[in-house]
Amino acid sequence: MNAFSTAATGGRKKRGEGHTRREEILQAAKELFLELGYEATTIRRIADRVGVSAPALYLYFQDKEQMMLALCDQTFAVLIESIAEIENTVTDPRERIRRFGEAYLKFGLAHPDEYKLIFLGTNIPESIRKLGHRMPTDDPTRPGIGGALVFQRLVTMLVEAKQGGLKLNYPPDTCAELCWMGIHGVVAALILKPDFPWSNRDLLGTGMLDIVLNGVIAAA
Amino acid sequence: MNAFSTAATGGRKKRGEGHTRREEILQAAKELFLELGYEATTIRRIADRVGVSAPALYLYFQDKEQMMLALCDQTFAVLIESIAEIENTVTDPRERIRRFGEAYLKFGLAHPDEYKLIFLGTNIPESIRKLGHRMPTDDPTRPGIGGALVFQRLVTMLVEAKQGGLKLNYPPDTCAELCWMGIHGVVAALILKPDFPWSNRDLLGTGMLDIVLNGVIAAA
DNA sequence: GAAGATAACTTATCAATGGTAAGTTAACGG
DNA sequence: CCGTTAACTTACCATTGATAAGTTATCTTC
Repeated sequence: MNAFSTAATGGRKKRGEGHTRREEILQAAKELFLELGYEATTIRRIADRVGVSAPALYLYFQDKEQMMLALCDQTFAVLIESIAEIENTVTDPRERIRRFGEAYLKFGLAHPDEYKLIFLGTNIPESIRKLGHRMPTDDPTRPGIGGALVFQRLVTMLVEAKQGGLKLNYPPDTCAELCWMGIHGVVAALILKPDFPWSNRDLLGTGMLDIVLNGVIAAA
Repeated sequence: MNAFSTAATGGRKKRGEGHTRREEILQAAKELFLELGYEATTIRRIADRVGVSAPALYLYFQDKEQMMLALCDQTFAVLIESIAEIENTVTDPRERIRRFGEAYLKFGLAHPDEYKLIFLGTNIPESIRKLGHRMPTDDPTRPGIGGALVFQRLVTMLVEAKQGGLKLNYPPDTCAELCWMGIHGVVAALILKPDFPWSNRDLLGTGMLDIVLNGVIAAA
């Protein structure tokens, strides 16, 4: 532990305690990814913050990418949980979808970096870029599956809405895709262009929710 | 010119002919950016294809980024032109906006890499990431301004639509932002997740256009 | 047509990156 | 005490974007 390392955690771990080192690495990586972004966060920087040598990280992660994947899963679990709560407490199908959109918006704006990496990554490794649309039949224990799970919930909501008697203007999966694309468009824009003088951020969120709901669900 | 270099262009340029080398570099860079993406395209690869040494590129461009900027401008000029044609030939305001959206969609899907770099870049240098939302008052000769110019046209269309008597559900700039976000959401999704089993790509485009137009312009 | 000036280049080199190979140290079980 | 092995380190590699400094060919001027 030297005085210049932000979170150095002392010397060598005892036998069997390697997993605590792994968590220290994840914590440091998370901080740095959020501070600097994926590319600017180097293996050496993470290692410095943890207080170990750079190659030590490879004892716990296959590569830099796997660190990010583990972190994304942690974060998306929060969103998945809040969606589950909506499903358990809100019965009206239209209101469910709206609440989903609100939760999604809130999540995206609260976790812009994880959102970027899962849903907006363009110059990051292929295996990360594909996470957002991985099929729900994929192994759910595989890291980075969160994005696809979230989308799958929306599809289910639309299917159930139709079964519940709502009239949809498009097939349920198309409706889900359109809803997601609209909301995603708002999140993506606000995240990617934070300095743009948006007319009214709140109105963009609620407005888009109104627009896609009205566009997808036929008037009663 | 050696037989292994795809587009090597012979020896040293004569005095005053440096600009032709610059164009050769741009051409090679364009090919490689499209083949490999921004990150995977290295200075050395570009130089190899042109048939010069790597540092020679720095005679014509400040850095790798400036090459991409020059290319983005070239491409966006095509979209700007097609929008200008719509403005000149389509008078009905609602139809204008729809045609704008169609042109925008078509452009995005036809030039996914340029689109990614201007509107979706996340791990590319800051100066590129900001291009999409640069203010229209910025110097339009500055490289990479295309994205902002396009958006500005949409705002103008909405303002004129309101002046023309159409009733808008939100302020014109908010309407423009919502329209753009919806369409952008479709383009971004189709570009970023090309392998996802989208229900119906054409329907997503036309559907989103219907949805945002209906959502933004009040029924007659 | 020789002499400079300089545009157009090259070679050599830099620090930083992600990642690997191979060795070292410390903790535990017997 | 001793061997095994988890937990690490040092040394290194190829590749990256970029720079410094030198070289060569072409044009202008006398």
